[in-house]
Amino acid sequence: MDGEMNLKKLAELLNISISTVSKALRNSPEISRETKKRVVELAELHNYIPNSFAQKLKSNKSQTLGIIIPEISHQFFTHVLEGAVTEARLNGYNLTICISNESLESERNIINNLIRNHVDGIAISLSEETHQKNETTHLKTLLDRNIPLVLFDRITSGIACDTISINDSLNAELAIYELLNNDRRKILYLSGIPNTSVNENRKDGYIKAIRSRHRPCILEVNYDNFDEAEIVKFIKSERVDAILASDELTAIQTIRACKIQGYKIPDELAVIGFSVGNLGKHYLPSLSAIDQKGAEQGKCAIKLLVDRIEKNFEAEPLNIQIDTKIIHRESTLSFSSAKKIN
Amino acid sequence: MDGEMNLKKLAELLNISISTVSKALRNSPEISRETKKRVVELAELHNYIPNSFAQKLKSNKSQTLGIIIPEISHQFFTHVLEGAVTEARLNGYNLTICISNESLESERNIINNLIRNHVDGIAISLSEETHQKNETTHLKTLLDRNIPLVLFDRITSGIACDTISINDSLNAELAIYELLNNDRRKILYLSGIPNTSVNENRKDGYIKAIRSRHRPCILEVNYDNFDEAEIVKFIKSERVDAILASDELTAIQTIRACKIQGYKIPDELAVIGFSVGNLGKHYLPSLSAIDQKGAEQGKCAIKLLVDRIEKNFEAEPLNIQIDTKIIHRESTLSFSSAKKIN
DNA sequence: CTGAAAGCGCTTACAG
DNA sequence: CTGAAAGCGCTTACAG
Repeated sequence: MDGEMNLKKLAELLNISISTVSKALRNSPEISRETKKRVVELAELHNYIPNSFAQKLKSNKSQTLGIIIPEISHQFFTHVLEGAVTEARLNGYNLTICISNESLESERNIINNLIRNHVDGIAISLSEETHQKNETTHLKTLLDRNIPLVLFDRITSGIACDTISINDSLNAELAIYELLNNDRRKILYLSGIPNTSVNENRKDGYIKAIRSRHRPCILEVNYDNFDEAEIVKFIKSERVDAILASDELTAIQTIRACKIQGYKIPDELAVIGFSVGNLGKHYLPSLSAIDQKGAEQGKCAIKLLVDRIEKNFEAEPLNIQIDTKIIHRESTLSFSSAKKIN
Repeated sequence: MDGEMNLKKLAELLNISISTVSKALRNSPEISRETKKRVVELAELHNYIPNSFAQKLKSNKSQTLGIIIPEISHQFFTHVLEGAVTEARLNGYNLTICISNESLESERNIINNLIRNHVDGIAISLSEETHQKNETTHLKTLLDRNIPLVLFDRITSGIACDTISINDSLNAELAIYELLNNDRRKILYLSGIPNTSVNENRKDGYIKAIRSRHRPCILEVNYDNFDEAEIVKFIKSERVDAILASDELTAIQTIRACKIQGYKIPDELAVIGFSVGNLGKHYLPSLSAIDQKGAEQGKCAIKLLVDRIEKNFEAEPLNIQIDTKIIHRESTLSFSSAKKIN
């Protein structure tokens, strides 16, 4: 007997009906112990695996969730995936991982594909391009189809769905207060991720804190290409003595460039960055950083989806903010609250 | 009209047959221009998306490949994914990304799930547990079912399928010769990834090179918990003056620990690690490293699968080794061939 | 150019 | 306890 094994072939081999085989394999109470045994044994012998397309066509349920991240090279997003994968499995769902590469078109294609595959829900962190163009129609399609949608980290208020984030603005603010209280006078906000909601929020927090103490705002955006020489020159000329960086890589690249130019860190220049990854953790000096709670965001996103699917389909959108804090490490070590590196 | 749109409903609305609608949407030459136009317009109006389960049930083709990585926190594997995602799209395949978390059982479940979903081929880098237990029956299942299988990076010879890797042994050897030629006398091989094929190969290359010059082998394995104090003590007591590390994290953690103890790097201690990621790239000193060619491995794995599927189903297994080289950076900067940091 | 019909492999309400 | 039949939404060989 060649080709894939299926219920029909099993039924023929056993001389019973397809219905009985199907029920036996699903351990239905209708079927006799005896028959079940025969069926299961033959199925195992032939390594029978049910055709999921047929099953899903019948049930019209995929028991699958989709998660879309804008890129995979930031460790934050791998943390998100770890949390999401685990939580999905715990809840008995498959998880389809997709990467938009910061492209709106790609985001659209992925969403269409997920719809085509009847995912039960989608979690997404928006691409830069989507933010920039402030586009949401591809997301609204999901709501029209009653497919639960959760935005995480890079979110937008342009659509009525659940969101998950940390309080970027507040945490930026708190970071600045710490730096100010440590007598830092000229604090730079350095951004490596323009065109994202999180960057705007972090910048807002920075500005709020700086203004509240009547200090000068110093903002600098470095787009895709980090220019060491330029940044150091800027830091020197502005007599910057502390930096809040929008992301880990920008923070580390800046520390590196400054160290090479002889800056003592944190003595002459204190640095705090957003996001805790290996880069900052293992640097010398290790980077004080605001934990973006990647795993928690991923976990929470999946949990919310499952909740919508299984319970509160119609409830009001939730906007969840995950608690976080600054991890004090060596790049602000002179500070009172500095702790042992971890 | 509520619920999902489908061919039947479209046909009713248009007062034509389901067959005609189906053919019109697939742009069949059988159908008149006029009819096609009507059908397509109505379909778009209703945001009709065909049910892929039904399509796949008919065709029994998923046009989907699966890729299984053991973990997502090593940047090497995210590079693999980037290459694989791009190559899959180029070839018109979907790609299902799965993470085994170094667990054999998880690997088994993932493979069963992929079979159930009729993937056309699978690329996998084996989990530590799979290596340790030297288990291959779950892989053989795939061959039994004529599902193309490609192993990459963490491979095994225990199964007759295509493999992709870099020449770990040779590259370790070359790294050691460079260190020896630079007058390093006591070279340590430090491993943070026991129980993998790549570690064995790297160690073999190390041993071969060391022995060929009649030097003493110094091997040290640090399992999951890197113990700074212990490693530094070991390096001191053995008067180690160069290190080949099995992976980037181990290399960086060691550099960090030694720097804190006052070691001048590379003058007193030269370090080369396997794998090029952000960690090594942005460190001070930046890490000289052997490029594992993640993106190329991912790309090549997908290409091989597509080839098998579309052409050489029956050809002999291929064992491809991707060319690579040492990227010279600051942690071996005194070397002749040292180049500007990149 | 259009349509009726069979069939992909499953599940399940219903009959016996 | 077992089985015949309908149906999930599509595609396609065949008839007209």
